[in-house]
Amino acid sequence: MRATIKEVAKLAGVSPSTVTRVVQDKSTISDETKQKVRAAMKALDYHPNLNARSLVSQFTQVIGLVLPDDSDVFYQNPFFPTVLRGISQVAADSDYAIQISTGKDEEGRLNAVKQMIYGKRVDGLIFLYSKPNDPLVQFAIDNDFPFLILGKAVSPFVSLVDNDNIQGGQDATNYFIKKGYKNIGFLAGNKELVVSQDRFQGYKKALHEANIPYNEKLVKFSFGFLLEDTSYKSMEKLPIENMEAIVTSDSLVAEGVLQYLTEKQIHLPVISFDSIKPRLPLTAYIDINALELGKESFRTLQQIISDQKKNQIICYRKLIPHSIITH
Amino acid sequence: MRATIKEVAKLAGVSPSTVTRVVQDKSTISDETKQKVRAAMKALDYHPNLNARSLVSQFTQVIGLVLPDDSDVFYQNPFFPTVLRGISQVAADSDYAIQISTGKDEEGRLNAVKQMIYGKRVDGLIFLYSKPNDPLVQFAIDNDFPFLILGKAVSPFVSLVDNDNIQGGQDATNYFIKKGYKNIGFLAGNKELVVSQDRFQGYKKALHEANIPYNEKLVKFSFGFLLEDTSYKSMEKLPIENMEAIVTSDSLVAEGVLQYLTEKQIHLPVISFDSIKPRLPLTAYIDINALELGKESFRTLQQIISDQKKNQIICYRKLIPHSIITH
DNA sequence: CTGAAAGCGCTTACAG
DNA sequence: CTGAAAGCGCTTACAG
Repeated sequence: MRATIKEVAKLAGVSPSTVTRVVQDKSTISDETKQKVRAAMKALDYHPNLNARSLVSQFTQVIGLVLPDDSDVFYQNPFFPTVLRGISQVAADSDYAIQISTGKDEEGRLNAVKQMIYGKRVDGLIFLYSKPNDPLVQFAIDNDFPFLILGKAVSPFVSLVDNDNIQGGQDATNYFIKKGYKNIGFLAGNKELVVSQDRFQGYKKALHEANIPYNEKLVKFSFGFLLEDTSYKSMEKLPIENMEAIVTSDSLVAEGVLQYLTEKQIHLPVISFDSIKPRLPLTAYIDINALELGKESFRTLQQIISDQKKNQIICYRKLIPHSIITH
Repeated sequence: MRATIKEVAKLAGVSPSTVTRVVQDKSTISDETKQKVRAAMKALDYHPNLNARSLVSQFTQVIGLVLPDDSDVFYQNPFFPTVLRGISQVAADSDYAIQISTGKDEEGRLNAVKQMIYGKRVDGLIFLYSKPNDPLVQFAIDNDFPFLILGKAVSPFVSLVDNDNIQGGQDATNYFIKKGYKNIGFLAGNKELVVSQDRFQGYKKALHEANIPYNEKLVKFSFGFLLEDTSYKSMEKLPIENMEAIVTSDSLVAEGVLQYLTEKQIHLPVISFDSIKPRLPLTAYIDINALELGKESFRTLQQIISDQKKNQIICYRKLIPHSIITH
């Protein structure tokens, strides 16, 4: 059996409360006592029972990650593991553990979240997806439970960490404008998605600031399960002969675009967005910096948790800068 | 504040221990009492504090997932999310939560695992990677902590759930043999990896059983960070003009192979292995069934955990069948 | 600078 | 079929 705090106290000749204070490294304990206690902890290979600690201290040093439905394409996306790495790196530095929750359907996922919150298993939640009127987010709100959304959030009263997608669209477009191009196409995924809209807005902003007239014939939105295929087909409707470059809003779209260009033997510079180095011969891409997104979301959640202890409610809205990578 | 078991007991007019028994649905409690207690739980929106429960009952209903180093290519691989989905589906059915642990280096990961085991945060561990003399696995062994390895394990005294890679290699090769081909190439990744070796062994076995002489000129192993590129180069050394089909051991290798074939305008059937439908025009592929791998590994870990309660030690070695998918 | 006491919210024998 | 008591292993005021 594992040694308990009592046995350490006994061996060190102090009370259990003193051992706790040494573990917490309180400054009120004399160095002499600290040394004695630490020696005893070492001798007995003492490690605190975290369940006991959580029970009394009301915090767990665990955060929960809420993933989307099992069916979500999210899992095929390198964004997920990269963000996970970012979160876990910073979490490890703060001695936080990570619990994850996913499920086949919304009901199962809601139950998992309830279990975490009701069961007092986690101190806060990060949602790795976002959708309007999500009952899981609503549940956290109703219970005054600390959380944030990593990504585009719908409600304006919710904390979030996200990319600056407008700026991203602008930067991508400016990359071509600076080369002197004027006829720049824009191909995106689902027009309903905030991310598509934001990047599109950035595209228009860049054109506007450069006094290049906006030409809607150069713009297409695609959607569907096989985004590569629909994007490929969108290409056929564009006046390619008049175009000098293409901005695409994500790698799946870029895949369709590049396939079309390769087949038709057309050379046209293409820029896209991704969270890892894309396996595509792009002219350049906007690295959305998923690692930093993960790191910052953990730090922000920590902030929210400690705010709550002080009965403060602050809504954080942080935008993570991206980088442009050229080859 | 959340209602406690005492308040439920009071409202229902029973003792706290009776409430516990109702929660556990013990058959010794009368239906009448059960109904009273359940009504009280509902009225007070009672949910047990899981930390208190774990403290006394010595189990947590949480399992830990040990991931490889942050730097591991593993994260770029669809295997990881798929296995995670499989594990979490079955875990949810058994009311288990999942804690994950990763880190930049081995030391950080070892600390995370120590925290889980010493802190009594999890009931068992699944390792999602495998390597010789892993100190984390050794730590679990030294502490008699229930665990299993998902994948090829090195030591023979360790429980594992894995693919039958020999059978897989054999099935892939037989797919072509049945079509009447005799000159079948085999291209794999790193020869040091058990998975490459096993699939290679299956390949040879299939040839042998069909009385087709083994020709080492048709076999190449590649390795390195950019497996597509090395595989591409391997193709140049093969006597392609004499070949009728190629078995590749993974999708990255297949990518290099297919690129070569496309560029040289050579038509040659290619089969590969993957955990999701590959984004490549393969003739067929062996679906390694990562979802089932995840599910079975959770079930097996549960078995190991309950074995330990009975002081049994059983070493499980389960091989999950794959499927062959043709287009 | 340190200790004794009380308590966090459960569950588990024990007893009837 | 049910309750009273003890205890899981910590931490937190309180007191000195």
